Amino acid sequence: MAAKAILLMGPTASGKTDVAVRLCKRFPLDVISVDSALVYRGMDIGTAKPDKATLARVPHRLIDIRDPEENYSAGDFVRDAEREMQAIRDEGRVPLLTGGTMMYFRALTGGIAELPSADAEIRAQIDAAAEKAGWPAMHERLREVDSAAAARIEQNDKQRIQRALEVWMATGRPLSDWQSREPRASDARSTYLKLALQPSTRRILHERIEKRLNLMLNNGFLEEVKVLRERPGLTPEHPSMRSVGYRQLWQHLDGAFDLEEAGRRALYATRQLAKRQITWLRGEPGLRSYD
RNA sequence: GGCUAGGUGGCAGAGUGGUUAUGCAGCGGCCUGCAAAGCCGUGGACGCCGGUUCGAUUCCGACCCUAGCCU
Repeated sequence: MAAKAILLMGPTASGKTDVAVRLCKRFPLDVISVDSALVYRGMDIGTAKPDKATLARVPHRLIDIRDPEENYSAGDFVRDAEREMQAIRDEGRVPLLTGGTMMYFRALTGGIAELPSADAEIRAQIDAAAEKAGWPAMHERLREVDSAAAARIEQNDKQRIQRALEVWMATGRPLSDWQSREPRASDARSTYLKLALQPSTRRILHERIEKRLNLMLNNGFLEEVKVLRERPGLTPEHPSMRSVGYRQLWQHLDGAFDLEEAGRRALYATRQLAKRQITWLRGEPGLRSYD
């Protein structure tokens, strides 16, 4: 039975794009990007987005679909990816999903509960309350309305505490209740061919990361961030600007530290990102890994 | 050659006569709508040789090394 889609996962700087391009030359595949940063327009250098020539030859879907001032979520991704996969199959081709955002892969293959989407106003309210009371106190509040969610969320995990409270406030139903419903997409299970690209040693990956970061900096990464920073509507709090490298360069432009230090911090952040990606891959069932 | 200051874990940097500094990095892990995010956990040290002491990273001495000053 033909696979519903091929998934090509891997940590940052593992060479996924090159492999995807080569596969596309040989087989009737169309690429869907699985990357939370590549969705943003104007973020090219620091995200190692495939260049124009490559994209012209091998189109990637779900790249440049959002403005940096907008948000994107795992739920958005699943909806978009399923739509694109269907379109590709309708043309008699096979989808090749490539990227490093492991939660998107997980949401796609494991299904994701039907949930209300984010609400900026409610989030602002929660942030304001947390500012005064502290997140452990917010965690206490969560325990009162959704003990199941509170039990598995750390008391300092502001992002998840906020999400759980947000769902409660927006719907009057606890997050854990929403999530206990059978997630959709369970039909997918056995129809994905899961491949992973991982350098044989951490050291090699670290070298590749460092080399690539230096290349980005020599190719105008700082200029790219300057342009973004000048936009009146964009702040360091936007998810897009919290991306690896962009955050550190923005802080440097704010005068927090010199460029060398920013580069060092961006390097650390990238390594840590890669580590987290690898942790996901270790727990991924049915994965075939290649160097 | 002399004087002064200092030599603490990969790096930065406190401190104490007997009990884990801490931060960064590294490493392990968690992960259902911000995920390139957010969070949890974690090994490792006191320059060298003697001495004092029940006990020294901490006190004393010699030595080595580093920085600055002096001749």
